[in-house]
Amino acid sequence: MPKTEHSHHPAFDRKLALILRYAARVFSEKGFEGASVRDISRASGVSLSGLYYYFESKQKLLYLIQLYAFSNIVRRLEERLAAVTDPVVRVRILVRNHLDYFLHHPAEMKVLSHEADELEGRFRREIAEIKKRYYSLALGIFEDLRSSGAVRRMNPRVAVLSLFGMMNWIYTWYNPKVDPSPEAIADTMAGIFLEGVANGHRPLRVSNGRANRVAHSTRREPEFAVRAAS
Amino acid sequence: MPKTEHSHHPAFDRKLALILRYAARVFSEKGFEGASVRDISRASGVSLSGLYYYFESKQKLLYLIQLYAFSNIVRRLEERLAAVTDPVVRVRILVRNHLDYFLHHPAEMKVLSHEADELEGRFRREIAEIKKRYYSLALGIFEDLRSSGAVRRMNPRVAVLSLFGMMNWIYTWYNPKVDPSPEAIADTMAGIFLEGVANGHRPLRVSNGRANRVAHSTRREPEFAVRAAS
DNA sequence: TACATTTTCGAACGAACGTTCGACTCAGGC
DNA sequence: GCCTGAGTCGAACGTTCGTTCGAAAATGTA
Repeated sequence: MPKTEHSHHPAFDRKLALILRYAARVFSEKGFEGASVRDISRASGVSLSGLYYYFESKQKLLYLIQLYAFSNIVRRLEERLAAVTDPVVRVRILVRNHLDYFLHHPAEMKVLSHEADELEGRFRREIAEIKKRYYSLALGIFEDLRSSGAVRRMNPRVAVLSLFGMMNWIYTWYNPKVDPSPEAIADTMAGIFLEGVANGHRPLRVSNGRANRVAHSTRREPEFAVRAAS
Repeated sequence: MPKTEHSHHPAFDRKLALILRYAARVFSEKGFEGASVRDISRASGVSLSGLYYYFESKQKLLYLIQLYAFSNIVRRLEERLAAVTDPVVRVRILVRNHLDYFLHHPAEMKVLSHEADELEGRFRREIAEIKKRYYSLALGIFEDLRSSGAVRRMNPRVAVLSLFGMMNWIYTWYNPKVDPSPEAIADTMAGIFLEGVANGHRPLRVSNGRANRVAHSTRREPEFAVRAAS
């Protein structure tokens, strides 16, 4: 019984993950509507009808790609935030985590950013829920930053969505041959955002030192290692 | 002789402009690939084959939408910049102009931001050229700002593209029922960017617009004189 | 009126689309 | 040897796609 939700042989899951990687690449190159299942067949080497043994529709394929990518980003972020309370550092971790994943998974990044509106029905609702959780997490961090007295008067929704705009738009221009490293870009964007929302009453480039000794240095957090996909 | 490049009866141009508006709306709702010419036929009330009297291909339709929208944005910007030399004010004008057009033309905004990669061949090259001119203009303003000594060390490409990210990503979240006015959002984003790139050695909060030194005769040839739609 | 030009559209074209179906191969367990 | 289920695929289904074409309608000109 294939195509059910859980409990396949490991070989099944492994091949599905392989297909998802090829599909993400095809979707990122031709767009979800512009890419055909035949394109994915050609790219993955699996026959057209053979693909449907692993997923039941093109929509589900997109759903799975977005689900896995989003889940990875949110899970990693929550892990990295667990030990940090300083809102300034938490913002830096958010930006770093986001761009770290994006720039090391360019195909998934583009599918997440560019094909966010293609899902329908249940698939759409589930992805929207994860996305909202992610946004709320970021908004909470920003509100903490504001509570600490370091942010000037501004609409928090506009501020946080501006930050996401900076980070997500990168799929349209990032070129590893020309642009700085993911870490450097993350530092630049986090700097623009943090200084950009600051009220100038206290320095924001340094942790404001609450009951929190983690990551007292603003510059080099321990390197965020990226594991292989899946 | 229809469908040639120039010199039609005014009625032809008027109806083409009408079709372009309906097409922009359809493209913004279903995406370029996801929308069919039959959808545009239904939305505009013109028969399927009747549409092809006004444009020769679906690609050309997208090209015309992007060309007119981009030309308008760049032309308006150059007009508004002509009398201003202060780099800080010039940045504010850039942001205001961009968001002003975007938020008052939501369909065209989404087509510009989301369907930038769908054109091919000559169409693609021509739009890319306008876009590059727009980006270079923004980069020039940023370099002026930097020359004035107000910007801290950072990669100018990353900075300017971060600003465009803030502005362009808005098509994914802007809701006129919930969000502030276009002008307020523009001020917030310009503020985040200007404070965000500042080095803190001098105040960047400058009175808006007027009472500015004029000069700097950057003459503008009206090569992109496109009629204002809407 | 009669003619020429501009504008419209129904019908159809071939191509490509997502998906299905039944037959096939190939293991591993009896 | 035979059975079962997982995995694979060629062929085809019905639908929709962008585009074309010739003829009809509408409009302008004398």
